[in-house]
Amino acid sequence: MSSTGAPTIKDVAREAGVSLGTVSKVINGKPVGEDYRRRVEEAIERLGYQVNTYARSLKTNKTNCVALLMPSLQHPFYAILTDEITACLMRRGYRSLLMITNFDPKAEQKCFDLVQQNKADGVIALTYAADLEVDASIPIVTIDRHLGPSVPCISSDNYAGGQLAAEKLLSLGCRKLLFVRVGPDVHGEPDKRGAGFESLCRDSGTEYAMLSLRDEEAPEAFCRYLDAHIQNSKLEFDGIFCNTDGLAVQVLDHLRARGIHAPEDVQVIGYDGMVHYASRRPFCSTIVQPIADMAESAVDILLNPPEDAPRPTNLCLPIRYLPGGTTKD
Amino acid sequence: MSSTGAPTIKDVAREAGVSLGTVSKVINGKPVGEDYRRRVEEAIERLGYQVNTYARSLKTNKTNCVALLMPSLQHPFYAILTDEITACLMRRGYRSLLMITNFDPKAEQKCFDLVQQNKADGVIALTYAADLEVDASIPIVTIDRHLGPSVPCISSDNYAGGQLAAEKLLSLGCRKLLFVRVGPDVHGEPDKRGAGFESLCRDSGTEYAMLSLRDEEAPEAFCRYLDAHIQNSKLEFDGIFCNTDGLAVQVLDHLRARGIHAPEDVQVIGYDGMVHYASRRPFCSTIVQPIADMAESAVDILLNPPEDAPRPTNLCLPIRYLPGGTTKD
DNA sequence: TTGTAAGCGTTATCAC
DNA sequence: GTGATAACGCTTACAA
Repeated sequence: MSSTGAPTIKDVAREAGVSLGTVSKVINGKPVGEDYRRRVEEAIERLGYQVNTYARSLKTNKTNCVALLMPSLQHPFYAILTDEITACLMRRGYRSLLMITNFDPKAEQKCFDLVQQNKADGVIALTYAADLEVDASIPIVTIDRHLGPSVPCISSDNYAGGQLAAEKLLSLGCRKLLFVRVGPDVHGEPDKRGAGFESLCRDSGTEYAMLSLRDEEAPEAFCRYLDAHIQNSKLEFDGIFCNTDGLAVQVLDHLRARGIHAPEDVQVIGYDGMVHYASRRPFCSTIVQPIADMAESAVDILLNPPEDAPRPTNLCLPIRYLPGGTTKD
Repeated sequence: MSSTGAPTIKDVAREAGVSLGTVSKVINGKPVGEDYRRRVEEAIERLGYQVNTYARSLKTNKTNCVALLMPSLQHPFYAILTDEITACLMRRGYRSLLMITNFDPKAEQKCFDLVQQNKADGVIALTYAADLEVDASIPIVTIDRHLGPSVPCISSDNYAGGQLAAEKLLSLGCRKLLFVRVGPDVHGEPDKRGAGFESLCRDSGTEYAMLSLRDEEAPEAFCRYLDAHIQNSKLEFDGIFCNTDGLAVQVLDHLRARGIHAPEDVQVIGYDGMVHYASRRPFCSTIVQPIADMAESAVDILLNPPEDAPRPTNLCLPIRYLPGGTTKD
């Protein structure tokens, strides 16, 4: 028995009356004489031997661990993404080392250091820090954020999503549209939601406005904007696209407080595809991100980088529209 | 440089012109001559040395990793719990190894094996399998589930929560109460919600009924029950306590479909304290679990088992009531 | 104080 | 095909 009390291959070797090397071969499925194999397997069974992955990893430089950097799990998008990625990793024999950064740039940087110390086989990161220093020695895949030309970024097709939202609103009879966004001001994939929206409005000759709110002053600033655009208790926009479902829900609250209701007075579409966890009902009409596919793709590109072809630097997965009661469909 | 390319203490020692042991002492904060320390620290800085935790753990039998067994992160209760536990672990210098079991007993068992192989320093587990075989060699703390007398179980005060729900409904004018539960039939802490509810009803001489639904047939069975207890489109109960918020939301849907509305026709209270992630509004009136405290306690008991006093076998944390529009307060 | 060397549990490279 | 043996990078007696 070892210092920890758990049996080691040494114990197994003694129990089976063979050498260390033979035990190792059996464990790793290398060719070994039939009776030897049986004796070893029986010894393993008898002793309840379990491989010590730390010793193995020290030797092989392969940990079967992937680090997952997430800002928080309090928001369902991150939680579901983490769920899917972890499940996907486990299916492939990997473990996931979860790190929560709370949107703190310092914490994000510190996590990248931890990842190196812990010799993870790779990192899947959803970060916000503007200037992350990342070591190129360990494979990285990001979600929704460009870290550099050598780091693949997985996202939903934000641009197409923005276009689809505008398209839907128009086809549902809207004439004057508004785009509202909140969130950190780092340049990221999700910015394309507004860009796609705007492109479609412009191309179709639709009247529209773009409103960008800073996190700190979001509710107040939005309310001021709202009041400035209400005449005789009538909102001058009849279609609103919000860059997240969360924002859409808050916008709907503020509208309701002013006697303006969706979908009668104004139609509202969010982005993410969040649904209530039990009823599975969406909180609003929304553009659905293919979270499971994003997870699968992230893991895939991280673990099986295409041999011949260069890894994609940006992979956009198809979105879809889901009516949720805040539009007239 | 080592095989992996990353510098090792050997490289640092050479660079600093000192011995391995000295470097190790500096890294671990052991007493070392002032100029030696400086030289080592400079070398570390220059080389960008990072300790290899795998080598260290192999030697010290301490991994600074805690395994987290969760059924899923798609449900916000588990997600938030995971968030809080992970944050708490990181604050104490631990990493969390996340394992998702999807409520599958086989997966749960397999995860416990993985935990041993990965030499985690401990396990925090929220499981459902009826007969888990757990190795006593590694410290375990469970959430909401009793695994045996030697395994501490953290939970909210489910019994008091059930009582509080009944109490609230009565004080809000209800005369005939109903308790509804769904969920797996393993014996667990959450069962006490119904028990507490029932005890208060009985002690106060209140009329009440208890309804337990199996997961598979939940919606249909509940609707049948509902229809059997509606006379002239009037429900014979005026207060309902559901064992989760998720169930409460579904129950409210079924009631609404029959023209019965909360809180006018019937008052409904759920359990968990789930709120919408953006608006922070509860989905229904509810008994709030102190998730952050539960996380903190779980980590605390796992990592710092009380020296003298025996570890508690069951720790119930105080709940509170939160009105959410489905009751008349 | 500092350096040396043994050993943690594996895998991998050799001779046999 | 099998069994010694040398690493992997680190900590820790112990010797100097």
